[in-house]
Amino acid sequence: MDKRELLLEAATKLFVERGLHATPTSAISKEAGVSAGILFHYFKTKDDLIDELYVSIKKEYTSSIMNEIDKIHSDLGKLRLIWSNSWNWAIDNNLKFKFLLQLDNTSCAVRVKSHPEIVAKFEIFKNLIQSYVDKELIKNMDTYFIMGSMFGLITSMVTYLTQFPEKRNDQVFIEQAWELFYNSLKP
Amino acid sequence: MDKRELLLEAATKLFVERGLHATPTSAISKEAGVSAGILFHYFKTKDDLIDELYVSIKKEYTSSIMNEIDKIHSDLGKLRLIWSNSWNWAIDNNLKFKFLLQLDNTSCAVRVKSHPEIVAKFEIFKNLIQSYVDKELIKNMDTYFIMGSMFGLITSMVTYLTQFPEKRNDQVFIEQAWELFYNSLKP
DNA sequence: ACTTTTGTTGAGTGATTAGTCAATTAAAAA
DNA sequence: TTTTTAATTGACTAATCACTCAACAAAAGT
Repeated sequence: MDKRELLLEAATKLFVERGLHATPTSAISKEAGVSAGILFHYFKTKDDLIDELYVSIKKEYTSSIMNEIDKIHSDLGKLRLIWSNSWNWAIDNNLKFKFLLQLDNTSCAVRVKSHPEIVAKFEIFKNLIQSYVDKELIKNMDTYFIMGSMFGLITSMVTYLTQFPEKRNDQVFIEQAWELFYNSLKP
Repeated sequence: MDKRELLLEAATKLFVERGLHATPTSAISKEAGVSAGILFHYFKTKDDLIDELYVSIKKEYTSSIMNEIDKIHSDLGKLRLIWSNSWNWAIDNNLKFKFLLQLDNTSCAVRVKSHPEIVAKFEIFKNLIQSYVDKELIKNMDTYFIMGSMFGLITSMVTYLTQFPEKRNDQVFIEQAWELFYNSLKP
């Protein structure tokens, strides 16, 4: 298997378990089952590895959010799909999601918080939300505030579902959670 | 001034700016304007300092949430006061709040995530929310989910207000934000 | 077959770090 | 005042870390 990929996977796991700076590069290469030196063949420095990992995971997340969005035609249906795409990806990729959370709450570490591809995906999402505001499907407030609130609710739902995984298949719970989400946005 | 307090303050600032493990104890003592050795007179190890800092800040935060709650008599009024106490403290003590966020998203570092005094305050809050559920003032869902959602919305509001501080005095914005918050909880 | 490029190893290096300690000063107790 | 205790210093140490490098192995190119 690709050693570069093995290193990124090992790094994700250890960074989430131990924290960024508490994880030596030697631990990463050991976890990946490769030699210590090879890490610096694929990544110039440890910080470069962190940057690349962050960008690749964020790209994956922002892509998954819009997954199959074109198959739905109603506005409300699209909003609900975005909502469920978000928490489903975050639960299916819990380590990666925790890594994002960890870095987004840190002013340090990631020098590349805005990557063109990520910014582009973010803009698409922002425009969609804005169009919903214009159509009076959701509250008329600053788009950044709306998006932040959406992300806050989704994050807390993911945290909850990680703690109580059985609720994920509880249709009553999912429906109530959606209502909580949508009621907060409704004008 | 008390050197112990100076060290805790300096640590909060540097931990938020650089991250836990990227901050040497020598940087903390330098920032506090004291000698390197004295840190280990007040705190047995660096981890002990982190633990004590976390507990003291969390205690401060959980206390502030219930501030002046007895002066209000209506249930809805109390809920709104808790809401505004939360984000007001978080903005007035932004470094401390960011430190809490940083640690709560980390599985490592803090060995003392449940301190009796904190747990007690949390229980009081949990019981209050449960009583609101019973009175049908808010949605009938698992209290942990409700509380998580509340915290998620408050956190995103704090993040937003930190970025756009002028909105803090915008009564229209505050009212809309409260509506967003309460609408999500309403049955 | 031969040459060049690319991938891989692990021992080694200089810098940095958490924590110690003997010595000095300040404060409190007697 | 004298004695005892507590606070404070900064040089020191053993351990750890990010990163290098000379050597070797495997592919790829000719």
